[in-house]
Amino acid sequence: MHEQGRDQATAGRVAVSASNVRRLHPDAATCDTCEARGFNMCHALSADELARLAAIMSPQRIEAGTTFIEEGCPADELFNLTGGTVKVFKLLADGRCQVTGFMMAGDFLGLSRGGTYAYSATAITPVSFCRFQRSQLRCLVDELPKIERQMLGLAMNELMAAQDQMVLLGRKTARERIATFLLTLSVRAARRGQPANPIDLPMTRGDIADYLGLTTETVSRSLTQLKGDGVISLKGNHSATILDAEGLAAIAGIEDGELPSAPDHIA
Amino acid sequence: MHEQGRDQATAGRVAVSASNVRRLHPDAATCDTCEARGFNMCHALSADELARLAAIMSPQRIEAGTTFIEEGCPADELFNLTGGTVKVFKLLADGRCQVTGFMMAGDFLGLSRGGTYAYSATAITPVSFCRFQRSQLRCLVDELPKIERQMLGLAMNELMAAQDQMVLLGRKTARERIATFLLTLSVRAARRGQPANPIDLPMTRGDIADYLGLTTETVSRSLTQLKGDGVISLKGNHSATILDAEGLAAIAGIEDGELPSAPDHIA
DNA sequence: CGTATATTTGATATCAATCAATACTCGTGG
DNA sequence: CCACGAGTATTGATTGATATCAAATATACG
Repeated sequence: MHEQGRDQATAGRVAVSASNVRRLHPDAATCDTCEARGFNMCHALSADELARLAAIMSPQRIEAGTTFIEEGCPADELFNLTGGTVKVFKLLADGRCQVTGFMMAGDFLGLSRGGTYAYSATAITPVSFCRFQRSQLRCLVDELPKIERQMLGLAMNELMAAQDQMVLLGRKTARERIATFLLTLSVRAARRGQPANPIDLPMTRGDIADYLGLTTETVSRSLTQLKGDGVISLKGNHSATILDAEGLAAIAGIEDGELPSAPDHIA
Repeated sequence: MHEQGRDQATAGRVAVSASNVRRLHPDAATCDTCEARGFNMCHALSADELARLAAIMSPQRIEAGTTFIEEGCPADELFNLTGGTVKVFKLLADGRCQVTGFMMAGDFLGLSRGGTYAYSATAITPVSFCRFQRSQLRCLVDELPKIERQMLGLAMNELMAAQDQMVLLGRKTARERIATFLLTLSVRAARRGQPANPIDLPMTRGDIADYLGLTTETVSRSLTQLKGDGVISLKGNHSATILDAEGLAAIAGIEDGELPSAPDHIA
């Protein structure tokens, strides 16, 4: 599959061998696998505090296609992604699927309600993450309130993204949804220090459809239309290039500051 | 308007005169206006801590129709609702509106991005809330991590609601959306110690439409249809009674635990 | 009790879904 | 290196759910 090597690329500045990654480092003063990128739980902790976090953390990799969180199952573990892309989704009884987000390095997974996971999560590329026992993290958090602050920031970030997505799902046309999606992915990549263009699309058209509340066919038609309008070009199934960012933003119905940016600290 | 007196009812156990409410109580050991109901920022603080919170808090009431938060304006203040109902919404450039939530007592408002509010908020009934200066709350939070924990709980709660709403907006039919909406309001009322039936609908059909990604006409038709099916009855424009909860849940596509409940503490 | 506003109901239009082939990708194996 | 084939994506024809446009009622407040 085309995902080969993606995870390496995502790993960015921190070069860790696979064997290294699998081992636990209770004494490590920093959390290499977690610390590397962006908004992250380890951020802003002292060396000593990081060591305590590292002690309860277990790095791991999984291959593309693995569903590692299942909605409704006991939510004993939490995950902090360090590489790769995950689709987070909820299913209706008849199989209708809504993808609530594509998660990448720095994102946090494992939201639970009544002791069970609130959603399912499947790796769409090879994925690496730090795994925590919820019970252990809860203890540590009591002593290190900074972790809670960090998690509040992550939760607010996600909440704002969710609100933007509600606008998209409730009020935007198919064309606007696709334009918004491409711009958002591009900005997100840039924020994570990767090129904003071309845009990497690890997910299938069906995944995009399930995220945007459309069908595979409509996603395909809308992309083709945007290509015809000259605002994007497509290469293979998993790459898109923005040719006219301003035009794409106009189609997306985005004025200026609506693209993902960090929330302010207290709410 | 029919909203007269609603706020009194919502205020529940804590009877405070209007003049009382407008005054600041720096020495109060408890925060009467805030503490009363449900999931709330003041919850779980000691008397001393509550006093410190009360010192930076300013209770206030506003009348129905008042827009007290405007998307894009400087986000200097935060609000903790203590009574009434607020619609939170985002607008597209051409005027399309998406209501991202109806907020009630205990809910927290004021999410900001880059120093400006991420959404607008309008009172749809008379509303009472506690108002905080963001800068002051930020200072207090540094000393009282419990507040941050409380806010994390609120944020996770909202995040789960937002994810459920994404499923609704992306994948449910008009009929399913209305059924889900009614059940959710009913459960929310029950959780706040109010009767689950009949359901109070302070918002207009247009507000409901903007929340569910539909039009006023479709909301009306779907309600009429559910009434025809005998699962609900309607009285006036602002009250609905569930006649067949099981039938309504079946239409909503809800299996069991999908209705709003508290999140578990750590994610 | 009357009026402005909100809601319901009806007729038609439209965007996206569905049903149905066809073409392309990309990993595999010759 | 190229040909194969399973999965994926595109394209086409048609349907259908909901939006839109247009009255007719109902509500609720003065």
